Amino acid sequence: MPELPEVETARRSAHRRLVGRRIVRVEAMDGKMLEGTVSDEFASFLEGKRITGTDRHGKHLFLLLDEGALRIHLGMSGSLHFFSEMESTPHQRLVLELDRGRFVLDDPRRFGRFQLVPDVPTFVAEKGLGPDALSIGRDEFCARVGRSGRAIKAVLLDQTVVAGIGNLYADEVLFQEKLSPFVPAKTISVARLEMMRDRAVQVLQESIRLQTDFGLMPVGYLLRQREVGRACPRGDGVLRSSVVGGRTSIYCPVCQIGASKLP
DNA sequence: GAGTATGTTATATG
DNA sequence: GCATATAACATACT
Repeated sequence: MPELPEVETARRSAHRRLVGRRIVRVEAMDGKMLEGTVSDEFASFLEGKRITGTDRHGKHLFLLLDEGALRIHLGMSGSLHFFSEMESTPHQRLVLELDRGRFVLDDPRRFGRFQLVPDVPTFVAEKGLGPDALSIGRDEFCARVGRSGRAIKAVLLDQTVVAGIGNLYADEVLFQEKLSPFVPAKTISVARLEMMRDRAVQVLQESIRLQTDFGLMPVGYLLRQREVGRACPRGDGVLRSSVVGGRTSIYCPVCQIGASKLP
């Protein structure tokens, strides 16, 4: 369950449960999900470290340690769990035994990743991530997004342009802005790009507030009923889908401008 | 069995 | 070399 709001929600519970805890024992049971080091080095580095804080950039979550940080990406199906007893989950990929309780990264599809990094800015720079979607200013958003000739949907998904927006929230922002996902980004006016940035921040923050429960989203949100064939939440048309930037986009061909006259 | 899925990245193509 | 598109990754579910 991982776009920016889901990761931020996970970070907040991690913060509550993990800050101040000491890591006693580490089990990294999936070598493919571990990046940067081998399992033995990974475990021995972590054991004995204390978790001093948490952070997030885009879809990346960080557990800050008294030395270095543990980066976690949830992929498509990753989730975090905090246990006090002998409980477990069906697809545990990383387990941190703590001085009190234990922390589990569960991920059936194994697209998630974890890695030791020196600190957040170093990782963000090395990875080439764009500014976090909740922190980016209007001017920078317009400059970065408006530069590309690609379809706006593909640009919003590009983590090196802006970090944190995924397929579902990109669709939501474009829907609320009544803009076709196919429109080349550089053809969008600065005024509309500014509105889009404000909308993105608003949608992401609202989702965080509702703990990413789509059922609780305000009436008129696409996320409540993002499904081909259903009525447009504005009642203007029927939702359809098309592949843009390699991902399925769901949109209303009637009210999202330009959508109907493109492939 | 076929198709699809909240993501990223290696590889192919222009 | 650069920008962009597609395939591949691994698993669950309809």
